Amino acid sequence: MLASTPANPVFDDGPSLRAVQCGPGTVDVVRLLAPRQRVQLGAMASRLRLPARMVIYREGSIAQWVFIVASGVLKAFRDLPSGKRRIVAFLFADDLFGLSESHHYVNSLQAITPVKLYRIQRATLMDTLRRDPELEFQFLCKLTHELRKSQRHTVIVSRRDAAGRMTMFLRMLEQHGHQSCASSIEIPMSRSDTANYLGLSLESVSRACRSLERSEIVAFPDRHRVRVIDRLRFERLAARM
Amino acid sequence: MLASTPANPVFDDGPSLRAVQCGPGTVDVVRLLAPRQRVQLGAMASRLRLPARMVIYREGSIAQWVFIVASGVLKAFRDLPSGKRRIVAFLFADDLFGLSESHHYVNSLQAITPVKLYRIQRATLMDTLRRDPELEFQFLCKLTHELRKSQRHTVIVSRRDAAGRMTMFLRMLEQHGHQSCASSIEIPMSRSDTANYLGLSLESVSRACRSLERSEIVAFPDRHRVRVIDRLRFERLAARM
DNA sequence: CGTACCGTTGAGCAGGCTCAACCGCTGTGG
DNA sequence: CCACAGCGGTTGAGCCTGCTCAACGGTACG
Repeated sequence: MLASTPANPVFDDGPSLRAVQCGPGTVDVVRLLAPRQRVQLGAMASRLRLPARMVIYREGSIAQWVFIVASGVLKAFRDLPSGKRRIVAFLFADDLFGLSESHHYVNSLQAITPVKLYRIQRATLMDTLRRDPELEFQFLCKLTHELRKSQRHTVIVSRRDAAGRMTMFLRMLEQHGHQSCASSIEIPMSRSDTANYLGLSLESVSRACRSLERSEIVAFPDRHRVRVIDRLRFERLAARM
Repeated sequence: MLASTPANPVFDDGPSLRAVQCGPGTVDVVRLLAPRQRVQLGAMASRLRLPARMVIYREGSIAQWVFIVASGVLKAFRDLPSGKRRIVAFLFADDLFGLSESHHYVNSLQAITPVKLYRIQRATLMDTLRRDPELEFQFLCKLTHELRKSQRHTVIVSRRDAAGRMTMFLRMLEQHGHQSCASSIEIPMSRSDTANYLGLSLESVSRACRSLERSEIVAFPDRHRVRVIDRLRFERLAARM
């Protein structure tokens, strides 16, 4: 399980949003909000600590709240008519969720690890945004960033080979930069969640991992951690499609 | 290039944005902008008429402009390291494109049919949005809408069967409601663009179409038009996954 | 120690990809 | 006017890989 940092100042400074800036600037992912804006949002947010597996809301229910992740990992998914489930996104610290369509949530949301969330009344946030264009602009940047991420996800899923999808996924997790550990990537979600996100069967993910391990491209110290052994081949595999 | 068509009122009223409203309201796709806002945006936009196949911009180039589609169809794509190409979105009237990441376009954009576009200086638009929260809010809604569409695209691509993907794609085109013709759906793009978007080979798309036709679920009067014959089975096929 | 859950491994099948030939339309040049 | 090339699309044969079904393994927890 993901360690929940007991002494976490993040939860007190108010929410933050991670994204690449829209305008000129670095290509890096940065925290968008100014201290003033964080305090402002923090003032209207309630803080929630929720255990792993808890369902935050279900698709189709009335969208009363908007959420910002302070820490932890969540999954956003849709249940398909067949009863199958598709994970459309994983959410990490400084991610935003709960933006609705015509007043209803479009995805279901569930915690994977224990999470800390900021929760803001939808109407309150909307009113605030309508009065504070600078703040609203930050949300615009964040949404643009999410759109890119979703498009990248589509590109991953449209690959044919399981190992290639898995490699791109690991690279995504790595770039998400829980830079706590330089040499090893943390995989907070289960194999079946991973399979679901990648549009593969659980068995294919398992086989792809073994295959990557056998060819000595990566090593799995344990099931929630991976270390890249052969960076060159790793990158080539992620790129070649 | 800059000629505005007297015969086309769309091009004179100023740009518009299609999306489902974020807040309470209908679940239908509506035109977001108020007449005042359309005029305002129209005042800072130049009008372009571009022929089919024209490349508007290439991925990676400096993002100087933001565009809104007045009419026509375009494709947004990325070139992958292998030289293959993935279409990440088709764009129709009242769609927005050119939002950048750190000042560079992330996709390439090309016209499929002849198009009419509104083109606005990026910096000008940003300044305007920062001063007009109501207008900015409309862009926020539009982006949320695009994010949903991208997630739906991912769900389509993650299906296994070609016929199912094709059916969902046709349903998408239908809902896009060129409601000009109730009984038949227009398919503006080529088979190979379709294949590209669906993550299938050109041959698979072709076979899927023939298969749908043979089972008398749809009929293809010509290559750019399809009529749903058996609505029930059509919807079942689109839903079953 | 048994149960449950998640993950691994194996056998066989199915559907999509590749390669290749062919068709029909369009535009071009003689 | 015809011959030709080129492009987009169709069809067929065979391969490849991921899915399904099923059994087994390992770890946490009562």
